[in-house]
Amino acid sequence: MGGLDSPFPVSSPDSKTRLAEAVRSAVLAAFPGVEAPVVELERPKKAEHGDFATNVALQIAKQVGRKPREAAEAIVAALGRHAEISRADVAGPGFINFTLSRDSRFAVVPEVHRQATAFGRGHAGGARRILVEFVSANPTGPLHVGHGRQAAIGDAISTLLEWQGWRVSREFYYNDAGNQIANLALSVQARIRQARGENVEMPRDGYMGDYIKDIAREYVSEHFGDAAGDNLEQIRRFAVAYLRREQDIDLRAFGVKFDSYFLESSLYTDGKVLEAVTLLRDAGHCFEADGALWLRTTDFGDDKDRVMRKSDGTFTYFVPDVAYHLDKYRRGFEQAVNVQGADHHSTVTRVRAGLQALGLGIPEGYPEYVLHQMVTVMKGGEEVKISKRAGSYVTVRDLIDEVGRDAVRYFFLMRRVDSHLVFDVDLAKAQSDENPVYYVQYAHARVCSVLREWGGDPASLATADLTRLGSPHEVALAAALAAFPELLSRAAREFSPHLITHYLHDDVAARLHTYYNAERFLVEDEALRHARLALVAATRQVLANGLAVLGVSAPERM
RNA sequence: GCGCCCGUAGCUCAUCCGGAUAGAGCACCGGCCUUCUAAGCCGGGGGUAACAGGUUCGAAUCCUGUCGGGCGCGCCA
Repeated sequence: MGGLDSPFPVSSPDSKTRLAEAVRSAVLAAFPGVEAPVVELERPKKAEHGDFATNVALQIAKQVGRKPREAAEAIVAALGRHAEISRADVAGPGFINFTLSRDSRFAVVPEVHRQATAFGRGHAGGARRILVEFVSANPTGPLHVGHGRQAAIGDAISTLLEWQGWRVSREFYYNDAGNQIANLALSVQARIRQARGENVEMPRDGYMGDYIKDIAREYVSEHFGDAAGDNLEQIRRFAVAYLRREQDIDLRAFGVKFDSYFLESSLYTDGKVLEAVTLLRDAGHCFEADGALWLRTTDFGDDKDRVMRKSDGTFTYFVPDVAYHLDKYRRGFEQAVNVQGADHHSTVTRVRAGLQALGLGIPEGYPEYVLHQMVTVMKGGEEVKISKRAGSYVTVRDLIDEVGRDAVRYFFLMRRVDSHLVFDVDLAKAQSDENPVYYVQYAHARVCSVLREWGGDPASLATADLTRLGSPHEVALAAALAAFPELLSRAAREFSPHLITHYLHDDVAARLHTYYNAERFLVEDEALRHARLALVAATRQVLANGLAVLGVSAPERM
């Protein structure tokens, strides 16, 4: 997983980049001829470390033969006066901590008001096209919780990329052509015959969930007659259509919309599988052995070669996979991201190897993979493993019905994708501060409530005079708002929506609640009131924007 | 056996492109509602970052090894 790079430099420099350039100049002035590193400015975790800090002195100390703190002093001296900096202190082993001027600290507030729902957007994508494939469930049963995690992650990553200026397409790939579908048809057929009173057994590895009986019942009522169980192909089409429709309803309940649905079967009917085989053959990486056709994927980093065409003449799933990704590339998506369960990690090397073997100049890291770990559902202190409807697993529908869409989305996004996720149903349902999603939504509703109580024109806050702000709570809140754009940029670059959940909870909502308890906003003093409302209204906007990226609603009252 | 992911407070987890005294929430103890939403806030105790080495001015973070857990190793998808 390499992440995405920006082809463009940052355009409109904000105070952070201006400061970084000034520091760089100071380094060069203090130490002529030094091989100056890139000046990284970070936002310190502790307020006493100022608004920005840099370790540049520590990095060059050895090179210039000075103690880090001395180098830092020299850089500070060379920096001179800077309009946006109220002070620059050398601290710790040699950090330089910058404290911004009051105006610079609160400049973010009118900026948020000005950009409103666009605050936090970037342009790293440069209008390039990217395809995000996720969920991609077989139409053989209801969506399970793993699909739910994938839906939440895929949708959030898509939105994040849109916010960074990518032209994103969300695609759902249906594996509707393999053995599992044949097995589905046989399972439904068996249920139809059982319903007719025939003594038939379910197929080995058949689908045992109750939904198969539902499909059989529907099928019989639509195709009434003695021959109802005989037309296997018709049953297959019916069952696939039925389950696709049902999955679609679940996804709609989850608020996820796809731009396109791609059927694996179309790769066969459109000749794309055969074409891929021909291309791979012509490229010279195939060989025949044991009655099968193989691809020498070991030439491209795989640990063993892979069968393309089995000895029975049919293709392994791997061939349509390669054909599918070739198709993505040809459709003009110069980047592609696949969100899948970690149990598919073995396909990564294989698919990329297949694409390389085509010799068409497709980039080596194409497509990108975001592999997420498993989901465990806990309720009443015990793991829940089954649902009646699906049989051997818990459905995403169960979760949505029980705790609501917002909580499901948020909970699926709280954890790093590569760590195991424990979904605590009782916690997700709790209407209390223990529940992170309510804590964040409540912060949003609280500001809305204050603004309602105030009753003034929110537009007037955009130009509020902020000179009365400056308390530690206010500085901390403004700093959190200012960090939002770079937070989104990083989350998009690293495909890590969980960063946003932690930011909204710890940095924004918590600071807002603290501020709320420390100060009254609707004070007599009009200038002070206006300034504070401008700050909390900007906070509301950032909460709303962050939640929007996550696909979680921002309620005006709770 | 091989490959990938994980191992941080009693619990659930952040931090991981190397930085300052490793942070939140829950649980536990003590405070705060005549005040804009107490669904909230403030304070307190609690850590050998699995373990052992290495690189570095500096390691939870990077590298190597060991141990423990998950997933995958098919002419299934």
